[in-house]
Amino acid sequence: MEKDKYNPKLFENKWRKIWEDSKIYEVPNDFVPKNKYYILPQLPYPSGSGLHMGHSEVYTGCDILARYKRLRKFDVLQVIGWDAFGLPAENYAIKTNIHPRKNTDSAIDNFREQIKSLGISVDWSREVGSHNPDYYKWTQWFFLLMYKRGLAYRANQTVNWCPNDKTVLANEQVTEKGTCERCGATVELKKMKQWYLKITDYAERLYNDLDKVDWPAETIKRQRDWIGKSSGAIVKFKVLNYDLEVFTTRPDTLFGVSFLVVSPEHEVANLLKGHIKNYNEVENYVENSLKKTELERLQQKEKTGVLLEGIYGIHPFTGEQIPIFVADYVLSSYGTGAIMGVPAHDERDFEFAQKFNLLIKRVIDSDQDLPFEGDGKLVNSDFLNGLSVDDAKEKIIAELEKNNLGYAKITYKLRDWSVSRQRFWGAPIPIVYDPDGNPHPVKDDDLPVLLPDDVDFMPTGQSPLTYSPSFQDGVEEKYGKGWRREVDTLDTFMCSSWYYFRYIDPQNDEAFASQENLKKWMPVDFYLGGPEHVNGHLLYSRFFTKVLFDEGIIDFDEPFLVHRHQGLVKGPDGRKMSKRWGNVINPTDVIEKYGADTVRTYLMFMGPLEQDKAWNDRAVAGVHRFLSKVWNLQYKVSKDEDSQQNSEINKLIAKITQDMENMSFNTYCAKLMEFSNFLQKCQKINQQVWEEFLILLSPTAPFLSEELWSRLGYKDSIHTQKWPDFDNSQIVDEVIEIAVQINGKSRGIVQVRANSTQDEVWNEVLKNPKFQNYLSDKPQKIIFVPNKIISIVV
RNA sequence: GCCGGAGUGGUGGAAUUGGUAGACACGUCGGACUCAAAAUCCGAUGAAGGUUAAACUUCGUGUGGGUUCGAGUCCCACCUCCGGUACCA
Repeated sequence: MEKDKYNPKLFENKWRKIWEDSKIYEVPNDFVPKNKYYILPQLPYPSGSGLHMGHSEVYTGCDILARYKRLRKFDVLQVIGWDAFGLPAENYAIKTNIHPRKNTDSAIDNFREQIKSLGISVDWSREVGSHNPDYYKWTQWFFLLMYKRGLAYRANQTVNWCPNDKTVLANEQVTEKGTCERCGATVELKKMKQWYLKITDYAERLYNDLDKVDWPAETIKRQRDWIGKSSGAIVKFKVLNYDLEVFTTRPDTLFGVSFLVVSPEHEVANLLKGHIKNYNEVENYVENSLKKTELERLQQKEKTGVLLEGIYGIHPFTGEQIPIFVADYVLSSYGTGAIMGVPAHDERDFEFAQKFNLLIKRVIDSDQDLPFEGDGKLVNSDFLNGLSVDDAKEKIIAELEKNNLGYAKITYKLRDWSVSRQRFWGAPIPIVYDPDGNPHPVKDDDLPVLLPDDVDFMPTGQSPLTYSPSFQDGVEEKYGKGWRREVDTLDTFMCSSWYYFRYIDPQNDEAFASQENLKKWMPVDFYLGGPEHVNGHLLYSRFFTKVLFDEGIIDFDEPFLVHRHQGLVKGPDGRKMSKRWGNVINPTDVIEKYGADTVRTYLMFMGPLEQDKAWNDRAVAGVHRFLSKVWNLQYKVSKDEDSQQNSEINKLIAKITQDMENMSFNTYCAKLMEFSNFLQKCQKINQQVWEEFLILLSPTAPFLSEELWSRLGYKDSIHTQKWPDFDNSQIVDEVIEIAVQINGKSRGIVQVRANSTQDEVWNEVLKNPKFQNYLSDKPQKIIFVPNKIISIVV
């Protein structure tokens, strides 16, 4: 054979086509897996700028695992699709006046081509796009399922409004600075009639069931913080005939209450306005507060508020009259929108009490300054005196419940999910209104409610569908005179909350997926995605899954068993890749220069999958050099047996198998390099060793390994072979090195037979003159770890 | 402020969970090939000291202490950086 050089261009496209034509990565819809392994890379948004390095990292990571699991004879399902609805496509359409479907479809074509060129082994027959009617039919179906189960409702509530994108945003889409996650404009508050999903009904289960999944601990914690579970109590304070309910996590401090505060939105002031002497002043304050944006409220450092003169809350146990304030540091959206002020044991109440000169009464004994929020013995608290905080909580709740003055209560920070969007490029909400304006679900045969094409999608603040000439066609015939369709579209997070179910049965037009197929493949065994989705997509997906479980459609209630995050691939300058910094590395350019195998292997080699890492052009070249060396090794392959090579490859199999199971792909690559350095030094390479090495290499370098495999004369693909088992008996290590420590310091090594006894090693140490200097005294103690170390204390 | 995570050569990163710290790679230096350069190949490469050269010695995983025959790994205190979150009662 003539010795040619490694040139991936000569064979990568060839193999790509052969794999596609022979459908080796496809799984027929009726296939029944015995040993299923469902791998899910996160659903990409097909942006116009094409695949970036982050995508490449996700798909390569999943693909290495997929190829490994296939070689281990798992029935692997690996899939891809498109999160195709959404604002960027619509904004681009507005700019260019070209229909978003057109941009989106060409972006998808581009993505598909790029993913294929990376050699990602997905089953393309299962590709889905959320903007296709046969997909969003089922997004709408899910909405109706929620509606039927009482989980979708319409409410006139204050919503986050982006004045730039002219749409409502979910809480999850508003940054902590109070700006729009997409465009950065300052979000305004606006009252609108919106559709909501009652995710709060599932707060407790969403919180607890995180115990069931194998996710990064940090991710679980972040999601739990977002759900924000607090245990406490509702306490009722009588105000004339009105029961003012407050929520507190510290009912034990009830005897330290010196004031009550209600939020500006609270009903009590309005209900009892006849009794409030300074109602004008109160009304003024409330109006002013409501005018402020949430951001402005948060930014004000000083606490403000107004006393409701003339009314009092009656303390449930002491009967004292407690002053009531309205103040905007109390949020209407949490708890009951009213609190009891215990300035001695709460920092915020303390600040408020100081400003308004209110009584500060210590009820927890401690030598620390007030406000004191720690544990201690209760004092000045009647029947609670002497108890610890925890015991006092228990006791007071029992007393409250016994006397009907309050009750134990768990509260969550999680809010219901607002899903209405006043935009065009999304799935229409499948609701029709009767002439009185009451909502009704569309009839089953009305699905999908198609997104019309005749829309002027320029933003006006009204939903673009309002102006479609055809959107309301046929509605009156179907539902009756005066009936109209809902013109808002669904948040795109609804599309991505269930997509992993669709891959299972992508062509089904009777259901989003058949029960049979759901049983066969779900839940997802491995999900790789970004940490930015923790409090959005991941939470919503878990919610959807639990609703399906409650509906009896599936028999599991967590969609993603194992979940990991990929780290950020940063630019060579260490900054996040961005046009702004001019540090963007385009995967296609690197594939063009070095081939896909180099890009894949480099992305894995640069560091642990979950860690952020910076691109390094020189290191990429190093990976390419490694693959070239592997290429050249093929010319040394021979039939000659070699026991050392046998031994080494078996050690390699053992180590690499571990790395694969731990998803430690960087060390997997390093060990392949190490072994190729070893082969480099051999005169000849035993063919069986070479074949096993190629199989070990194939997950990260599918093209190169396939080409070299075929050059051995094989007609079937390397990717359908079996991962080699390691054979301990083949590992012959006649001589190994044992570290010698004397008085805790490493003083060198001795070479001994593997599995030597302590005496054998000790003799070897005594023979070596090098150690004699340190061993003039008699050893007091010898610690021996077989095959590792001998430690001598003199 | 609170809650997480992490600090290892010039750089990215390894260390079977307590057993020779720095695997693998980049960079750098030296050599081979070449008229020359690139590419490629071979060798060296934690720091300081030491010797003609070696041997060798000391220090070394953010800082300070501790446990242990032995600590990057375990314990205590602190520093720095990065994330998350923030009037959630």
